[in-house]
Amino acid sequence: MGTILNINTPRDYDLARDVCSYGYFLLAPNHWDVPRSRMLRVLELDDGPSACTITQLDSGKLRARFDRALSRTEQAHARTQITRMLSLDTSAKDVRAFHRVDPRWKRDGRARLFRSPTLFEDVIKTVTSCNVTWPSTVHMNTRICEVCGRKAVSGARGFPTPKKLARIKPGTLRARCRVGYRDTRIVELAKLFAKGSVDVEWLETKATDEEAFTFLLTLPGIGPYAAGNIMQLMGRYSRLALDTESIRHAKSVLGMDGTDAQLYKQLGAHYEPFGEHKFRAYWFELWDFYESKAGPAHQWERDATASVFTASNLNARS
DNA sequence: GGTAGACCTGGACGC
DNA sequence: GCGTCCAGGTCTACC
Repeated sequence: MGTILNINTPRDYDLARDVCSYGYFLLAPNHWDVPRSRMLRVLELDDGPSACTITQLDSGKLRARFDRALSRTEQAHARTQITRMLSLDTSAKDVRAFHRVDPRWKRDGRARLFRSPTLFEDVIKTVTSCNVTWPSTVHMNTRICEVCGRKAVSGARGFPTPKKLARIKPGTLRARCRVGYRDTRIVELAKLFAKGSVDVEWLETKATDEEAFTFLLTLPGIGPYAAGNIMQLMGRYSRLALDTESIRHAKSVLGMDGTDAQLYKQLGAHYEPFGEHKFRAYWFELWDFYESKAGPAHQWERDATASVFTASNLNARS
């Protein structure tokens, strides 16, 4: 019989809203079960992978059901991973602070962003989102899990650990996961995480934003956009992660004009008043636009939605 | 410091 | 079915 964990949540927590708040919820091994409003994925734990189903009870608490019995230590690790993934550590106080700066999202309560159970997975997912259209990012993550992820009792596969990815040959990643030239960078990143060269605790909780950003730029495959994105995935919202989507947003929604370089400057100035919350102010604007085109995010099916989120499609549809 | 070009994949398009 | 073009962020060489 599998373990069941009951997890306390901040009072304002809404599983559907807060899972379907960032595109990574559409990437393997994550699966949002639209009809049943529940989150499924495999977590990597001490004694191996375990498939987990997370639902929200009427009381607001979460219930995580695993496909096998977990030891006490594994239960603690599972709680830690779920807390990170669902941003349960974003307190109601932090939410209020954000809404004071940007009251547009107070009514529906948006403030938390979905992320991965581990920083490593977020870093690799970010690399797979660079210089590629969204459908390819979806495909790469599916293949990485299928080829490199371990199988849980249920048969579902998880995201590979740093140790596992560090042992994969770049050529295998390229040929079987279709990651292209990112192959070597992904393996190098995995090796850095596996041997402890990336101090996750320091990065996530101790470093200043400037120190964290500067360090991220030293990692292979991580440039200004990727570093900015990883910053927000660590709960550091003082920077923007600007890419071609930002350019489209600047032109079509904010009515800005100019070269890309000029637009980046204008975007920086536009979101400056939001201070340490500026990424969320920017992101929820973008997300709101996506939902205006594709309907509420908690109703998005991964495969059906993948092709919608490309700059060309959104330009054509805006 | 700024710029140009290579790096890959998948989708769109023309033939 | 095949070939060509394009989108996408990072890295390196060069000025």
